[in-house]
Amino acid sequence: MKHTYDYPRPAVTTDCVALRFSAGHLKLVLIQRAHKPFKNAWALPGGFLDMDEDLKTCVCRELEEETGITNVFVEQIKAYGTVDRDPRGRTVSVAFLGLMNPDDSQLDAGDDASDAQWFRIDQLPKLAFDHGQVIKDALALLRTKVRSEPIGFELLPKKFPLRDLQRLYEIILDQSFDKRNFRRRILDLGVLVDVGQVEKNSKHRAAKLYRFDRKKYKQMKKNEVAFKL
Amino acid sequence: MKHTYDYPRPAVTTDCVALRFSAGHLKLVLIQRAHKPFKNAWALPGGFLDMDEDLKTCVCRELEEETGITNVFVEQIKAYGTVDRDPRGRTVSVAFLGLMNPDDSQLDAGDDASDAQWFRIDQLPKLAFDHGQVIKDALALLRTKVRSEPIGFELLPKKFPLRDLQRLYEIILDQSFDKRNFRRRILDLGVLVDVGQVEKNSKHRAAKLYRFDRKKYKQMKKNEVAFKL
DNA sequence: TGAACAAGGTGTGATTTGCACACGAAGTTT
DNA sequence: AAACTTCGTGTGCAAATCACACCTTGTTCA
Repeated sequence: MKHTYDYPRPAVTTDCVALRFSAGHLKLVLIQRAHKPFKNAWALPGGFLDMDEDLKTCVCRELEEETGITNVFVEQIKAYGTVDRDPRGRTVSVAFLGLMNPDDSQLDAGDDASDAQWFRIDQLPKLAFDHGQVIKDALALLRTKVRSEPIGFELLPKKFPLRDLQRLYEIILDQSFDKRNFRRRILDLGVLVDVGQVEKNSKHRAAKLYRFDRKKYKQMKKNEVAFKL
Repeated sequence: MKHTYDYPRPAVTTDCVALRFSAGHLKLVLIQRAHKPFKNAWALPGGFLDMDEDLKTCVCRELEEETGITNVFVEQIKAYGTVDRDPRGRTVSVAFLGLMNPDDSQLDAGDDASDAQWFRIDQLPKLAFDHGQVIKDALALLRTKVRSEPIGFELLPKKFPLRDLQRLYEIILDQSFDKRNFRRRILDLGVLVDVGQVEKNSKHRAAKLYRFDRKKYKQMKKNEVAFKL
């Protein structure tokens, strides 16, 4: 069955820069291309928009179909639509940043049944299309947002020690923080609660676990108090 | 001539939130709809993406065609693609923020040959489609960007008194600043130069004129000095 | 022509915020 | 029990931010 229009239309796709914080590094899932343009290069997961789904729905569906990953926090980056971005024909792609929590450790060292693999963001392979630029923009967005919104927590398990939170921020922002100042600043925001447990299996003194309290955050916003790192 | 594809495709459009700073207010250009969906409501200028133009080219072209406005600084907001945003059929629209400088006072009190009109952003009429949300997002983007990048100057003439710059920031950010602190902060950034002239036609003591120096700004960025209001 | 008016332009001290910094406590290993 | 590793905590100094008032300049109008 064909679909016909009075004027030509570009294809609309979504792409996802899906990030995961693991072993002290930010990692990104990519898919190796098997076919013609950019054959063997690596590309962001993504695909065509269906007529009955929203952009967010589309990017989540494609991510699951291509990598098995579900349960991702997604946020739009922007649309990419230069004329020649795909040699096969005109496409406009809406890119999303996806953050997942390492609990569900779906596909870690590379589900080798699939052609999806995780790469450290500082060790990326050759990329297809304009995906290198998309990834740059995604990381820039992450850096900006993480300073003014509590999206860092999307990359951590529900319960986490402050050490991990600090390491995550250090990785994302590529700078180091003084431990005492970092802890004070984060705790003074008043959006973390001590869950009254400590980590298990630690080789040394066990750290207390905290969780992010979304209700306290909302209240904080209502009171016009800023989340500023 | 018809255009046929194997799978259905949404139409791709661009929309522009074109702002102008005039008489102490931010104003936005809108077009009154003459036809069916949202008849008589007001809509953002915009239209269909041609196959041989980039998104930015498209939004500038549509803005010129519908309002006569040229020479606009544009920056992408994001793509809007909910399934039911246009009752006539599936469309994905990429929205842009457009900032223009009041020198070229093209179409001020409403070029009445056209159906385009300027509205104060705090006095908007009934809006078509999801354009109310788009405008909200545009203003939020403007507020964010204006704090960390020198885009405010896009809304002023080349030469301007510091008073006008302060008023602009106060309007955009919806807060007032102490005159002395504001002037110190802006001048200490080192990106403004005194052009050695004063305003004409002022009813009282004439203010000195300044201009934004893009070269100094670039150098400032290179030296990793931040532009922070 | 000078008095009244309106807006322009300038500096200081008080408060707050940010930053650097070190050590005892807890738990594990040998 | 000694050695090791990581956890968790408070203070003082420097820098940045904020609040604040008056004289200057130019115009208008009596």
